[in-house]
Amino acid sequence: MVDVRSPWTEVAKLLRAQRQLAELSLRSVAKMAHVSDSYLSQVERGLYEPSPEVLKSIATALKIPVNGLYERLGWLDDLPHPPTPEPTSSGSETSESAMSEPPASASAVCRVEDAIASDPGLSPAQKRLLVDVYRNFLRTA
Amino acid sequence: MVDVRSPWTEVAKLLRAQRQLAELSLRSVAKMAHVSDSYLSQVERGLYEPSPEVLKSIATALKIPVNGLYERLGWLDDLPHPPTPEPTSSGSETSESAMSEPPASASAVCRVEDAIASDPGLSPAQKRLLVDVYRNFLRTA
DNA sequence: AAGCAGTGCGTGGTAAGCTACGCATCACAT
DNA sequence: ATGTGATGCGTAGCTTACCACGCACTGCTT
Repeated sequence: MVDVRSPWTEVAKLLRAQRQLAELSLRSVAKMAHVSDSYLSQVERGLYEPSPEVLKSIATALKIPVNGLYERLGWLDDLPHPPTPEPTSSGSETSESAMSEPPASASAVCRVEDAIASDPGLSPAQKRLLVDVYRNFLRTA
Repeated sequence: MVDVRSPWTEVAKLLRAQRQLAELSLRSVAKMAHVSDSYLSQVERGLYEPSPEVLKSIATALKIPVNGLYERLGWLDDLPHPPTPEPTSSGSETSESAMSEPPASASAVCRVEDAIASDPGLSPAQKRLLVDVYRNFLRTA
């Protein structure tokens, strides 16, 4: 049960309004969002605050962006434009297509740990931690 | 239960890495984020997927933006954001098409990232995470 | 040696997310 | 009337998020 005056109640009303505006039934939206209809009913009445996955599913079914809902719920951090002019904007998405398959022959020469150790931009603590994470990955592979 | 190879396990490792990087104890971060230490321990080991409120608290305590975590968890929708209206279209620099790092230790950057990319013992997801942590280190240096 | 402060981790329990099933009502048919 | 289908809602119950408490271990002091 959520606080009566929580920002969630507004989002709940917004969801119901959007659904009725699209002239969709509870059950149809519930099916699209892969949730039960009773749960969606309670969600739209503000009885429960759904998880992000469910909220995204519902929003997608209603064809409305979730980011506005997140913002309304205070789930996003308010870093509009931190003085980091990084083109990475929000998060990281630049890495995409490349890096998949280099030839296996030259790979053995390039030791990850050596590269980390010889990097001048990393502090000793950072190097140690990176190597730890790296070894952990190899162990769980 | 979360999917065994869910993106959450990566986020969990990233959280632990960030905490150890800041040389903070489990309990201190837990107190900052207003969660119990045992829960934070389980969260960092990927046993539980915290709610957005908790995740935001933890991220705030670690001084990292949550939006990247949300994106990694697939909680955000992939639409042109309304709150990012600035296309910076006719801008002069930003070097959108090329790399983000013109100067400084660019050579070392390539070495570590190349070594990670060419490592045969890492999964693509692990490579992405390692590179992400690495870049984060460089940014906070 | 015995303390003690700090670390991370395991456990039992409570509350909340979420579903399966069913009820009551309103349409429009038979 | 009686049936059939759709609507929204209530409830029991399972699963999960989350906490209070305590344990084992390490390092430091006396």
